[in-house]
Amino acid sequence: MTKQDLEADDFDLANFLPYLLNQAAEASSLEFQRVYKGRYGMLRTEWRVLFHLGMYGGQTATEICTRARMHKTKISRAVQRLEARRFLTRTRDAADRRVEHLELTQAGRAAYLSLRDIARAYDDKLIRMFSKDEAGLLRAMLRQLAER
Amino acid sequence: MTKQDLEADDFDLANFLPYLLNQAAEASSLEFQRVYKGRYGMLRTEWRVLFHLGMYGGQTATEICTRARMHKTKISRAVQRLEARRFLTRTRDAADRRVEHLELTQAGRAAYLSLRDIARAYDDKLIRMFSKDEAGLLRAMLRQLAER
DNA sequence: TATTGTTAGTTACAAAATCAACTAATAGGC
DNA sequence: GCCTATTAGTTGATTTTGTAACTAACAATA
Repeated sequence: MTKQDLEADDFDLANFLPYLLNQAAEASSLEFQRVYKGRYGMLRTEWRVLFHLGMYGGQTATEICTRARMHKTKISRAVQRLEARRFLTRTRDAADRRVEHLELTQAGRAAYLSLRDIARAYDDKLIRMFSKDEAGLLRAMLRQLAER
Repeated sequence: MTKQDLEADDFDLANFLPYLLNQAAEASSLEFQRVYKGRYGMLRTEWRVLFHLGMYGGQTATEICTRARMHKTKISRAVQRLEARRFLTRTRDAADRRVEHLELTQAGRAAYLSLRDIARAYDDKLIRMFSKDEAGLLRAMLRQLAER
């Protein structure tokens, strides 16, 4: 064993934060993904856009871009698909004609509300693994990590 | 506002655990990804296989599959690319000729050691955002979420 | 020793993500 | 007004992933 090997005894892949975060994220996304994929044939990008519009009201692609930290091409394509399913409408801004205002239709809002209820139930189920204090701390720490 | 809307006041996308986990995972992967992508032209699947071989010694694709919770096609392709770069060798098992034993070459081991040091430093940097207790709790909770 | 089932790993094709280049509109000098 | 830079959003080419079907080897049973 070399010197460098010995110095490494404190490193453990199973504890490496980015790895651990990915594992947890992937595992926790799967069950919820089955719902929106199975029931609405949606992709992850699409439910994100749907939720952003449902939660924060009508906005432009760029605003979603910033809030959701998603690349604009992802959003562009998600919007196209959501529009094709008549889940949202686009309206050109009169003052700045580059900008489009996105808004959920009745159907889009119904899909959002239904998925939101499922999301809330699923979140409850996950969070029940921890105490209230732990859960609060977990969310705070994740927010901190996400916002770096 | 409908009844259903009002009932929803306690739901917040920004606190939805799967979403939050994904945001944190993505953010924390980025900086580290730049290293293995920039320096070795590796994909995430490749560094995972590299690390599993580096940490836990020679093993078969199926063993990595189980430990890393990666699909076997991902592993198959990652192994092909790592082999092409002479980072690992494959040896057919004499007793069961379906099985291949994977092992890092000198070059593979060198790459692993170098990346591992960077990973450790990066993990330290991230974890310094929290107290020791918080950090331990965070890892424990993430492990629990990942193992469901 | 056939027959059927299972396992290790690969390959082919379709779906999705990424990256760069693009159009159209606006804004800021000059 | 005219030139250049910037911004909103889209499109196309390439890369990567996901799904299913596949080959080869083994195991169990009759």
